[in-house]
Amino acid sequence: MKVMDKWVAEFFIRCQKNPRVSPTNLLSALKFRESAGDCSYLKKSSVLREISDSLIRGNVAEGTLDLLETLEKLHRGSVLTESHKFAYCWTAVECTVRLMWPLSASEGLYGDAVERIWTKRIGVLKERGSGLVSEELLKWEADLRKAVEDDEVYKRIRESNVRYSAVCFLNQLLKEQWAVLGSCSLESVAQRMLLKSRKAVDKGTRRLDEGEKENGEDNRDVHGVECPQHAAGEEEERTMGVQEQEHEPSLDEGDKMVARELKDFLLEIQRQMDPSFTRQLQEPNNANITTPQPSRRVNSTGTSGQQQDSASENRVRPHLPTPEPLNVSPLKKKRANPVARRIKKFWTPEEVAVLREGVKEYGKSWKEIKNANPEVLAERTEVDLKDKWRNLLR
DNA sequence: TTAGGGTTATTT
DNA sequence: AAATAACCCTAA
Repeated sequence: MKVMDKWVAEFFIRCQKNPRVSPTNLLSALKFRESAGDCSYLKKSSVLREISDSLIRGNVAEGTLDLLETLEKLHRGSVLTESHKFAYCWTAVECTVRLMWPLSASEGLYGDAVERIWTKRIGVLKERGSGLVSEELLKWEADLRKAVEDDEVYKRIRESNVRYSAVCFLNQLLKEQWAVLGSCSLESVAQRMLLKSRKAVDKGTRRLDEGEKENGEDNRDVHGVECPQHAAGEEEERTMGVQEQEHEPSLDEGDKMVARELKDFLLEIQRQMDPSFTRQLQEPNNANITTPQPSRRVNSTGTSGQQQDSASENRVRPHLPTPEPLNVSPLKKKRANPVARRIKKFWTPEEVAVLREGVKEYGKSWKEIKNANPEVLAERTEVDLKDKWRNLLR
């Protein structure tokens, strides 16, 4: 299963502000329903999201009970939290009590509800020894059954505000469960990137302030890749805060750093996907090999995403709105669909002058030239400098 | 990071 | 069609 699919699915499922994405549809479209094993966190997210959606709509119904039971199954074995039990209990009660609209138990659907929910549904739970059957639940069952016969008890229960308790417990459950899941994968990566880029920017400015003049080999250590969730989790809140406050100062430098990080990150993903792509290449019947040249060309077009539409994998991709096009494009290459390129921008006389000075001073150390003139050359990479110099020499 | 081969888009 | 400028990709 593709890592990227999971991450994106997770992101969309968790994004509460996107009413167009229904977790159920998304997961079944991606065929995640069957393979429970390796993506239970995805399913858990989806269930939590559905509970949350129905709460927002003011819906506490028997569908919520289904969700809570599914959630229990996803925990497989581990001990249920109190809030889970309470939420289930009070939701079940609410589902029954909402049918107490007539003045007497003998009228209306109350009796049916008790039968359906407490005899059948909860009966099944009892049979399989579910942890959801709490003492609280059993107490309520007794009361509700009594109410079928006894109009006094019926009236008393009818006037209590069960719904409020149910909503409170459900909210409590959601809060706890989301906390257990932690931040979602894409967010963690984004946070990690931000951290790294901030460190890099700090380092960069410090170097400039010192007006360094030694050899180019300073000890810049690159220890980023091997710090997954843990570090991100701890620094999370601080980073998010900083992200919002500090949007102006590091606009060009910082954003470019982040873009580069993102590029590395995408390359990493590409590497994960590569094996399957090369396997597909070996299959006969690939119409789009126009030039059967040896190694390089064939390989690169192969990895370039051409294969995405190959029917060899019959997985339906959901049609989600296309996000903003990325200017940095490691995944697409030569002949693939409209390649995302940076917008062509001519060199200003000032930039050229700075480049000329730089070459005079540092020689062909494009990196140093750029570091010496971060403002003027903010929009140029080292490679751009090299290319421009090549053009100037022609 | 850099050098060098290659592509894209625009102009001549 | 050739030339040019800016940009992209990859080996080392």
